[in-house]
Amino acid sequence: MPELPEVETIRRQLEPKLLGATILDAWTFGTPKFSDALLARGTSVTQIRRLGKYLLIGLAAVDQAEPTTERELIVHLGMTGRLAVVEEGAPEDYFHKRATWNLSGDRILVFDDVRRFGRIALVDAGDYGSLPTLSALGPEPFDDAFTPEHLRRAVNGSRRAIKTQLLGQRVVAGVGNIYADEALWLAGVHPRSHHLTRARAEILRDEIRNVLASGIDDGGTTLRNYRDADGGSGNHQNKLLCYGRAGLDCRRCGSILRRIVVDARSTTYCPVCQRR
DNA sequence: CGATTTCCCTGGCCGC
DNA sequence: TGCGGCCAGGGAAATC
Repeated sequence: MPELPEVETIRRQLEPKLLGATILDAWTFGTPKFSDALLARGTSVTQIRRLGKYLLIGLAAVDQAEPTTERELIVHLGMTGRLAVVEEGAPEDYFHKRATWNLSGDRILVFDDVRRFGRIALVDAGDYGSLPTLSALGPEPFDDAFTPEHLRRAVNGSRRAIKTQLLGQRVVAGVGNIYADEALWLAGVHPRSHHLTRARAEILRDEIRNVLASGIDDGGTTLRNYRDADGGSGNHQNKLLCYGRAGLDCRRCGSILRRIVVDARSTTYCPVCQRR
């Protein structure tokens, strides 16, 4: 379940390996969700950045004198997606490959995704019309645009539960189920709340930033499938305070954490610390 | 037209 | 041991 910290961890690991590499050839598993991978043939990588949970790999045609990013290879990892650069001929460690790109230097970029919730798209740079969530993506959590007032207006202006809003990617980019539960617990906000005071909005904004920054520092959260681009595990699973702890004691007040379903997502919260 | 529901996927786990 | 049932859940399509 790669969320912003997991995707950012992978981005940082891939960046030095991919920058300047030429994509000589490509292969995909035969479904339309991944077939765009083939369109990256004959390009070189000019940049690799992240927006929310999306990785955007800038590509330039290799025959250009001055490489300028003109297309973007977009990869979303879905639930179980993994990306890694491996040496050609190295022992095979990936059992659910959905796309591979042969790189200069006898290396291969592998996209592996057991459950196929991931997605690959190749677009003209900046043209995200075929990806509605990316098109409408909210501010990056660490950007100045992600203000308490922005958060408060979005939440108070809708009847949807605040957790649903956080997962929707339009209010803020990159938050998924794990970090949403953590941030709401840290801020003392009920996941079904749909109202924030100014003061509470500031606390929640800060806690969203705190928990995502902590997740990045820890190299992500590995619960089931997540692995970084070197095949390693994250460390944040050892620091979770709320997510997945239903039935256990609240670290703050000792009450028993409860599990409910919000927006078809399993949700853990403290009935005492997080009042409506 | 915005909000809500359904569907896509497979591995791991549980109970019988 | 085998197997049915269930759960994990982000995003896009379908439907309300």
